[in-house]
Amino acid sequence: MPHTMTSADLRIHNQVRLLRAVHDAAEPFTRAEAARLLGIGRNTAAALVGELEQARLLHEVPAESSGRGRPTTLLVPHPEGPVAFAVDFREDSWTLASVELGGEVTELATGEHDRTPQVFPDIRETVAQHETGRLAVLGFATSGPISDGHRLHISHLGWDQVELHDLIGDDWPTTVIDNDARLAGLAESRRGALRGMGTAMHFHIDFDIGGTLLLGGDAQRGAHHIAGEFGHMPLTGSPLECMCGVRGCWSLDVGANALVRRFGKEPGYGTGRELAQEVLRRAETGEPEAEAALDDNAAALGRGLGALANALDPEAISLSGMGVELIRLRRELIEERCREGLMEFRRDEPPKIVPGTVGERGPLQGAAEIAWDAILNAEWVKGRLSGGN
Amino acid sequence: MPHTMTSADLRIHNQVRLLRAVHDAAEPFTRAEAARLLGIGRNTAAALVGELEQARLLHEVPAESSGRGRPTTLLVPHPEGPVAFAVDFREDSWTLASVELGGEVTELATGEHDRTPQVFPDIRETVAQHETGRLAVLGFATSGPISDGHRLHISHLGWDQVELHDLIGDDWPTTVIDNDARLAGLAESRRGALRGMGTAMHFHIDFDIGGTLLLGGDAQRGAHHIAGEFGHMPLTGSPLECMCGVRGCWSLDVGANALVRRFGKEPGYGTGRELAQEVLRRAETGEPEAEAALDDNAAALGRGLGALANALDPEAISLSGMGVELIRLRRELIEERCREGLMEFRRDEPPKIVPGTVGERGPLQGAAEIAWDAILNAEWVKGRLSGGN
DNA sequence: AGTTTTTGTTCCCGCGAAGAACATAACAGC
DNA sequence: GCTGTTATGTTCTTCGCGGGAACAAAAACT
Repeated sequence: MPHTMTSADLRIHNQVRLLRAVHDAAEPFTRAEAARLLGIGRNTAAALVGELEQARLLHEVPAESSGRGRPTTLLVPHPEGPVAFAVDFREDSWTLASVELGGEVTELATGEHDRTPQVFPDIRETVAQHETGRLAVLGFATSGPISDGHRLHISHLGWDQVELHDLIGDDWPTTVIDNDARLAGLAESRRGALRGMGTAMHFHIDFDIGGTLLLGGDAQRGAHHIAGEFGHMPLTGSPLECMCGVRGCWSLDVGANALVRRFGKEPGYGTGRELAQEVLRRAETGEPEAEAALDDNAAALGRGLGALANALDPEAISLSGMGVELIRLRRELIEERCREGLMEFRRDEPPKIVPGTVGERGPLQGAAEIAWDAILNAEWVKGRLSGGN
Repeated sequence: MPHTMTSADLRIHNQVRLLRAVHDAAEPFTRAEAARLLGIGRNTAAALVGELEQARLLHEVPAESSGRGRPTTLLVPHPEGPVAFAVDFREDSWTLASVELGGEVTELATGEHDRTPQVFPDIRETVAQHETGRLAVLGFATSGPISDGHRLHISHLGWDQVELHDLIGDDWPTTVIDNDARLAGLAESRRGALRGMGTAMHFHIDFDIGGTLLLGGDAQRGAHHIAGEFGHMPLTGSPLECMCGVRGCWSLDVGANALVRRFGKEPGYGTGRELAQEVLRRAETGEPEAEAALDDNAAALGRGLGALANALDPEAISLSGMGVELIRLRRELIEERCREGLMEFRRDEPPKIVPGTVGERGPLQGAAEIAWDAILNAEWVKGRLSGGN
């Protein structure tokens, strides 16, 4: 059964709805607008906001008047209210940021790491340095699948079946973690190119393809939290064997891997990415072999997207990482191949294929979203309201 | 914004929760159990049930006592309460059934049709004959994709872009419609092999493969209601061109189509299915060519399921139609190929591959589910409570 | 300066669920 | 067969929430 509901829970329920609305809104809105949005009276809105202000969860600032009527206030995050910390953990570096209610990101620190779990105490220390009593929850983005939300498999670091708890120990703040590609998709869905769409998809193209299906503003996670390995479906008929242990993966034909392999190099995460960038540059300047490599890459991308659109019927598909470059350089080819992969009856409404607008910050922003998701619920807000501070 | 919530709506909200619980339960439960289930007091439960009894939505019957304590009552659908009608519309026949709250199906009538829309008045007339004033909503299951929930494409009947409204006219009861494969999956998810699973998939294997992703007891429908064409992804590298207009579809290697083609016949819907059945029989008796055909079919099925499991991470996958036979005859081969298609790190938790338990009635049962879904909401229940009757 | 428009504020009301106390009807043990 | 135990039904009071009406306030328009 879902949420119990008693008259006493009603207040909290509406307060959570209000906080969620503030968090999700593209622009701040006024108290009167909030009342209309939630379908409640102005008096009730005043009561809700008043308590939330006391709990330092919302703050009211005078709104610049727009037309007639008594001036009202804008609902903004409380300057002393809780914040989420977000960590984007990459292959050789990490970024820590603080994120307000509403999603505003403030970068706090960055660091490098030696690809061993020894980096976690470093991050923990940095978190502690920036902790000002406002930290409520921490969201963590990392590459690779994360089974059941706590067991990491980061193949390019050689981490296999690493338990999250073994990494962070007991003294971390409340921590939620997810895959970077999924979080980038979540960020696009909440605040980027996919905002407001009921069904959409996002793919991050790097060496590999990771992605996620986005439904009603949330990411599909699967039974074991390891959904999203769309790159490991055999969508383009590659005869090669993939690092993942399967033959024919889509990832073998799309992304930096395919570009690099074409030029006889092994896919490595340092120099490999540079080489891929160079291939793209050379394709732009018209070098035939690079152009052909790029064409093949884009065509394979489009073919796969068409196949996935048949199955999942997204309204739009956003891309990040190398996908942005692919759209910039070969939009038509991608769309054509996608169209060819679509069943005939759906070719008049193909999915829009767009570059992500959140950009490089996708995983960080997405980590902040799951962090806020973890606390924007009745239980936490209730504790916050009653428990003082 | 989701549902507004005022103290006046609370009663209705809890009544809807109660009705939903009764509808979804595998076995009837007592009023006291309902109170515990919903997290409300016995007094409140009595009030809720009392009003629902008045509105002829629930009925209380004495429960056989189990152990000590004052005897209580079982909550069952009201004998004069609303029912949903469900229609399973197949290639050359249709079935009409009446479905109680709780999902009990009573078959009312069947008919044949000549593959023209002329059959719809027939069905309408049959509905009218069986209408006893209890009919509240009608759910319709048909093959083929249904764009935006009202535009049908039934290729094997030659119906292209047919508007639902043009078929049923204005004098039908409130009608909801969906694809048969998706509805079969929904039925498995609500009342069959996939019950209680957060993420699962279902595939109906006939000439084609249709399926659906099931999330939290509901089917994923996509942006245009035409998700689920998993059979038209190129998962097995077929070089052939598909009827859908794409090359390499999975459906070309799995299901009756592939069996029939192997024996030099064109896939037709009448004799073709019989031939496919015969091939299965001959494979069972050990005829080598039939066995090879069956092996290929099962292998292709397994390969595709593995690929899909990588992307969507279902807890289990249920099959209907020819899939049931394939599991019975070649379970190990399917599972082996599925395993080989799984990324290595997930091979210790492969998706369970199971035959559907709802069986042939899947589309009908699923149609009833979407019909009930359409009325088990605050608005309808509210009207039912106040509007007399 | 008066009017219009929009929002904030106050007060009272209805309603739904909780909780306590009590009633009821079975079973279990002797 | 009587009594205690257990689970449920019933009644009554209380509390809190949101709605609505009436009024106040602060801007813009005329």
